[in-house]
Order: sequence, then structure tokens, then C-alpha cells
Amino acid sequence: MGKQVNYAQGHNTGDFELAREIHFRLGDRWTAEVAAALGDRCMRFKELYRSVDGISQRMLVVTLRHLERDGLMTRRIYPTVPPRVDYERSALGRSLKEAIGPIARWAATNRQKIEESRRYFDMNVRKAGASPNTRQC
Amino acid sequence: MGKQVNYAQGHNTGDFELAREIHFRLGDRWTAEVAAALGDRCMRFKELYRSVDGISQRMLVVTLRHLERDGLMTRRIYPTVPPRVDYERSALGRSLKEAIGPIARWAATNRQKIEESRRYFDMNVRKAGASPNTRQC
DNA sequence: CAGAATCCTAAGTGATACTG
DNA sequence: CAGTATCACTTAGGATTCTG
Repeated sequence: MGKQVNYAQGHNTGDFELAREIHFRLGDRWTAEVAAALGDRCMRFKELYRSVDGISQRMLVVTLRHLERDGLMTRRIYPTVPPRVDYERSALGRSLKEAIGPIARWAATNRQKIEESRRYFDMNVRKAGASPNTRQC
Repeated sequence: MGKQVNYAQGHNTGDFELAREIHFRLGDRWTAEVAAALGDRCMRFKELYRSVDGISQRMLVVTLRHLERDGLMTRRIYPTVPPRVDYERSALGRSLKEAIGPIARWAATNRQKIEESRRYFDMNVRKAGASPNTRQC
């Protein structure tokens, strides 16, 4: 990925940008699913590993570290042998879950439309560049 | 990146997963910013190019294609010379903007907390594994 | 059990040059 | 003007092996 980030000036400000700016990484492959799997109770590593279907051990660790670093969940180690580690959603993590609601519902309700749009797009590959509309906007 | 996607069964279902499932790519580097730049009026390519600070021409094209493919905006070509192309947010795109609101506000209000959490985490690098808490949850 | 370390591939991205 | 075509680079992520 690139290196310069370049967040600056005030033009083109909008809700989209605000959400992006923070860099909370619901965008990556696993954060959202791990956070979802975590649920409202506290869970151990293996438990999460089994809950998130298809994730590799490595990516579970990486994702959990991100969530911890951002303060979205807590990690408690018990110095026993074999070791035990508990993961639990923090207050901040719970508030995020609330905020996620609308966009999640949006995704659920519009999923079909989007998939249809994609199918149409992929079929017609925009061979004629849509309808040659003369009316400018 | 990996190849198998493996969305399946019903466990660990939650709002997070729903949002992810759809694969609308607010997660990638530019989608959100381009969508924000697009605003509520209709814009030409060059206009968008100037509006989104730091984006390359290539990535603007790629991002716009994604948005078009998902049906989040429309693209109108005028067969003139030099060519003219207008981009405009679709109804679906507008509804997404609505849905984004809460999470955007969440990001804005909790940004400080997250950054602080990151600083703390990066300093202490979890050298002692947090407090050795004996109480299990 | 809960990871850390290593290696590898592929996708995302940027830079640059070219074109209808 | 609005792209397309290449190429090079960086990083996310998977597979595998090792360890306290």
C-alpha cells in the first residue's frame, strides 16, 4: 500500500471522510467478523478461533491486537500453565457496535440491489457507455 | 491476499458481519473519500480529481468503477470531443450516505480516545501483559 | 493454550507514459 | 478530457513450523 496519507485541508469534508479519517479498520478482512464473534461475553482465544470461520491463527492474533490497541476490547492474561487469555469487549467497543447498526442494516437491506447492479455491470461491461444521453446535468 | 472467502453457516452472525458480508468497499483506501467528494451534485472527472487530495488518476478511475458497479453512482458519457463524463450519486448512494452518519459521528467523537489508546498501547507494548488479574470472568 | 516466527503469494496502490 | 497500459513496490493475509 502507499505510504503518504495526506489527510489535510477542509474541502470535501463529509460523513464519509470522517469515518475514514479515524482509520478504525472495519475495512480490513477480519476486524468486523472478529468483533462480531466476540459478542457480549468474554471469550478465550481458542473459542474465538473456532467461532470465526475461515480465519487463520495468525490473522486472529493480528486482528485482536488491533482491536486491543484501539481500545475496543480488553485482553486479560492469567499466568497459569497452560496459559489462559480472556478477551472482552470494552465500553468503547460496545458503543461502536451501536454505531454500526444503521450501516449494517443498510447493507442487509440493499445487498440484493448491489449484487444485481454488479451482475448487470459485469454482463454489459459498459460496452456502449450507458445510454448516450444528450441532456447534461 | 487470500483466495477462499468462506462465508457460510449461521453462527457468529451479527451486525458487524452483515456489514462485511456485502463487501461494499468503504474499507479500501479511496472509496469513502471519493464518495464524499462526489457530494450531492454531479461532477466531471477532472473536477473529482482535483477534489480528492492525493489520489492518482488511476485510483480515481478504479474507485469510480467500483462505485458504479455497485450502483452507488451513475456515469454518463457524452460522445463529444473532447469527451465529457458526468458522475452523479444514485439513490442508493444517497441512502448509503444516510446510513454512514452514525458511524461517522462515532468516529468523530471517539477519535481522541482511540488515538490515546493507541499511544498507550504503543508505549507500554504490553510488556507485562497488563495487570495480572486473578479474577476470571 | 495461546501465541511468535518465517516464508510466500497476490491484491492494492503509485508513478509514468501513452491515446481516442 | 478522460481515460488505458505497464511496471514496480508495499502490504494483507495464508500456510506452516516452533515455543513458553
